[in-house]
Amino acid sequence: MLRAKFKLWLNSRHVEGAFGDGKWRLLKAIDGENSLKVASETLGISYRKAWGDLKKAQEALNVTLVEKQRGGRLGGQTVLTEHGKKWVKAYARFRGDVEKAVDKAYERHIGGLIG
Amino acid sequence: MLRAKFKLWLNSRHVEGAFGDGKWRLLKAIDGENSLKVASETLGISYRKAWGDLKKAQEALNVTLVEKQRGGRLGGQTVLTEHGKKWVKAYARFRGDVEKAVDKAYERHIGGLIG
DNA sequence: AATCGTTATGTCCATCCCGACATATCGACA
DNA sequence: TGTCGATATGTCGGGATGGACATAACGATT
Repeated sequence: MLRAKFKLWLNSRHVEGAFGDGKWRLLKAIDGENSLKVASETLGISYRKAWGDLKKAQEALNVTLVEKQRGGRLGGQTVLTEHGKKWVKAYARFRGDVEKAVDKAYERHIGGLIG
Repeated sequence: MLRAKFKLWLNSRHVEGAFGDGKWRLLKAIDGENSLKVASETLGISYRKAWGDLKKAQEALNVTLVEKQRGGRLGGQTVLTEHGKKWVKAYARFRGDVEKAVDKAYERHIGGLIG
């Protein structure tokens, strides 16, 4: 009947939305596909947006999350760096903890209001 | 350098954003002013939006949060009902718990990545 | 050196949300 | 019964965000 929802993200000094669920999902998809193009298709977002998000995250965090390569018979590829993999795992734990806390807090404080 | 941010809200069966930070702040302001108009001015939002938010919350939660009155020398007034006051308090605790959890999870999982 | 599929990037357009206006309505009180 | 200030609603325009297109650039492989 009522559900608690949340959005979670990180701001850097000058960038709103430096990292968040969308970019996290993007990195995960890239890790599985080794391709920015395929990753964007898997997620159902435009390549244009995926590319922009990736660029934004890297610039804002000042970390190289992926290794990009152009050319060749296969056209190119995009793979996660070690830093990128660390970010995926760290954010997953971060988000997981928050999600649990939201559910618990909901039960504790809101659930009683409507039961 | 990096800051964790979050948005929190409640969805009802058919309504996205039935209740959240904005509507919570609105109820708090109404409680202090006993006026929807003054509350909206205090918050720096349009009366139109405040009115719409209030209506949306009440319809979505199916709870009477405020008692509205029109007419009279003072024009009218809007005061919180007991249910409204309970919601303000409950959401405050809900939000407070989540905020603490976000900070803690950030320290635990993200802080180390950039220290 | 010609190819080919991916990465790289600019730009215009649809859409959603909010702010700004514009009015209508109400009704206790003087 | 007229007044007055707040509540009640419709609507239009502007800013932000993402999608749809369009096109350039790249370079390992053949």
